[in-house]
Amino acid sequence: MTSGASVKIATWNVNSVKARLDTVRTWLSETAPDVACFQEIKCTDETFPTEAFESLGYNALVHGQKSYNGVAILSKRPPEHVVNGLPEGDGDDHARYIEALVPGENGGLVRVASIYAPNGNPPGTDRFAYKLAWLERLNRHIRRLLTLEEPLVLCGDYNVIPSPDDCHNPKAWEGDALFQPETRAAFRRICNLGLTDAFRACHAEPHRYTFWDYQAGAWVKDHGIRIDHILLSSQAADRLIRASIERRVRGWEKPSDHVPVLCELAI
DNA sequence: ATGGTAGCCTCGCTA
Repeated sequence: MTSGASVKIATWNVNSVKARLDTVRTWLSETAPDVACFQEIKCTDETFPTEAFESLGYNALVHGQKSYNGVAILSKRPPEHVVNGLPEGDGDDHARYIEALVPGENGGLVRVASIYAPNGNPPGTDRFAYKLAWLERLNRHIRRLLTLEEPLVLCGDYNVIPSPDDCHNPKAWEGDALFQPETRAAFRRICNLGLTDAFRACHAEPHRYTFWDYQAGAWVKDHGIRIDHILLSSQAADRLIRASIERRVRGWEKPSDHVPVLCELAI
């Protein structure tokens, strides 16, 4: 038997890469993903700790912003065809999207995106309108990418609770931008382009979370939500081997409020 | 009904 080549891809909202540097480096060393997508790095391109990741064998692609937002992609193999920001970005200064083409073994290629969708709270404000408009821009961009008919892995914090099973108490989230009917519908329209939720494809059980608020003892009470998702094109879904949520990381010292989500593809 | 925490690099904003 020959062992098939596989690529391990992760997504993680780190809530400040500088505040989380030790935690992130520890997790990367333990888990050794081939590609890691970060959100909320909360720093500029210039202040991103590139060397701290290069010393672990990663190339770093950064689309940063001072204090807020910011996304990055780490890849063991040198990426190509990098795209910073979504199209139609006139007047939008939020750093929420980066994409690259990453080589696998044996000449295979995977296109990977690191996505940080707007939070949008509270509903009924221009912040909520911005969230919905941003998700529609993302939808249009994904439609263009899907015409390439290649393995595509859309990683990120979508700030969407897809179903009541993705939170502890749906009533508590009724008034929240992450669980509004319009928000869920916008996310469904993206999924219905033909994408596969990697975690859900591997795990049917409800109440598996990726985020627990720092406040009100949410972690201790397991009052979490599942808002970090890996969406796969059909060409990527064909190759899905496994997916998981790195729940244990939330219990570490000085944790992010989000934990990593992983998938492994036969590429 | 409110406040509870964390990070930014400030005493307020975002999540």
